[in-house]
Amino acid sequence: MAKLQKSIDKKNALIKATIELVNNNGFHATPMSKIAKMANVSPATIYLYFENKQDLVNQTYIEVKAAYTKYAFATYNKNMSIEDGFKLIWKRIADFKLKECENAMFLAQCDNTPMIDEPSRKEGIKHLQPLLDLWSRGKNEGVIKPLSDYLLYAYSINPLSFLMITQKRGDFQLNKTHLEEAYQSAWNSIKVHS
Amino acid sequence: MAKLQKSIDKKNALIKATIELVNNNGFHATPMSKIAKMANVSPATIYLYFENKQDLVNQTYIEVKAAYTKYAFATYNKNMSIEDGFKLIWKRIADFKLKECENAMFLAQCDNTPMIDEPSRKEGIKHLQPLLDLWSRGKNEGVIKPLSDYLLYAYSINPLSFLMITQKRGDFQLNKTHLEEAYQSAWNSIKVHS
DNA sequence: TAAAAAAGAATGAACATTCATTTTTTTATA
DNA sequence: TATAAAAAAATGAATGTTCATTCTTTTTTA
Repeated sequence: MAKLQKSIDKKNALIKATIELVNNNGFHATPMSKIAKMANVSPATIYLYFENKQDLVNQTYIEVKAAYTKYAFATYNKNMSIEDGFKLIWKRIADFKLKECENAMFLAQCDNTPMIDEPSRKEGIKHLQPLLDLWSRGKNEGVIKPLSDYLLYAYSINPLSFLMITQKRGDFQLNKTHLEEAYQSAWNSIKVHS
Repeated sequence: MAKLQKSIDKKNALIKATIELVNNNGFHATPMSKIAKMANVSPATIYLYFENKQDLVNQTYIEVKAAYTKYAFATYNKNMSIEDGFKLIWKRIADFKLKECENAMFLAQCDNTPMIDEPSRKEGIKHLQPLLDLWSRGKNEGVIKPLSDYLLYAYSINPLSFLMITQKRGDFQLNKTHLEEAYQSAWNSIKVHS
């Protein structure tokens, strides 16, 4: 196997281990030694790929955030109508949060704690730009309510995070009907009613 | 001062310090020694009031959750109409999350991490019962959509958590109009449209 | 003056990070 | 192509620090 590929594999194994262990135990209760063990690597090796523990978790966050938004926007293009575009993105986000639950849980934990440093958090936010652009276009066309992006996000996207967590905890089992319902609620909250 | 009162004061000081330090640094980065210092107490004294660090954070969680729901339901009574009752509770929750931001941040962090142990989390959920009862009544009367409580919560209450966090981070400044708007969005998402 | 509460210092374990070696890979040479 | 020297990557063990918790002594309260 090529040298580069092997490096990438090792880095990915470390990132994967970090996600799983931090999800289950929290940042404070996952020692580097355990991350190393789960990735089949010596603790010292981690420091060939990452500066320190903080850097490891920052990079993991950015990596996962990038994968998340890549998935969310994969089939979207700017020529779609506002409604179609939003529906597509919303459903892809829902998909990701439910299928790639481990990753989504990790993001939720990062977004609600001081685990990640501020620059990395800022970096992560940038990835959401296409959705903000869609909203901006929608507002101009009078299709989307003229509200702050934060409000639009709170009404339409954020509820998915809560559902994902309850789902993961086994409190509640989401099905297709729920999801369709949730989408309608989201769209209804942000669209201009004619 | 009476002995009992003094004990309570000390315990409260410890809880307050825990909230502030955990909010700013996360559970993993707040040593008992710092909590003790902030509460003007010896580290050893913490162990007169709490079994260990986990117990301290569990109790803090339950305490804050209780204060939160006490505030939320303070002026509510079961004879109100569904709509009035919901409006009242929603607005009190919003109030709490924005005014008692430190406390709300702490709850958000607990609810999105494995910081708290499962029994304490379960204990915390119980406090929300009056809202669930209101919804149950509303569903019976055909005023509230016949959806799982988790969905109702996701649509109507959860967006407030996100807004509180962006507010706290200084990303976005909520005003009265936003709040009224947000309430309408919440009610619209859960009420039966006639 | 006895009991309870609190304190500060001590203890020992856990952990992030580094160090000295070893193993693997690459490069240069025949 | 085969071999050996050099470089790079990886390792396990060591280091020094931090921290939760406990122990012994002192202070406060009854």
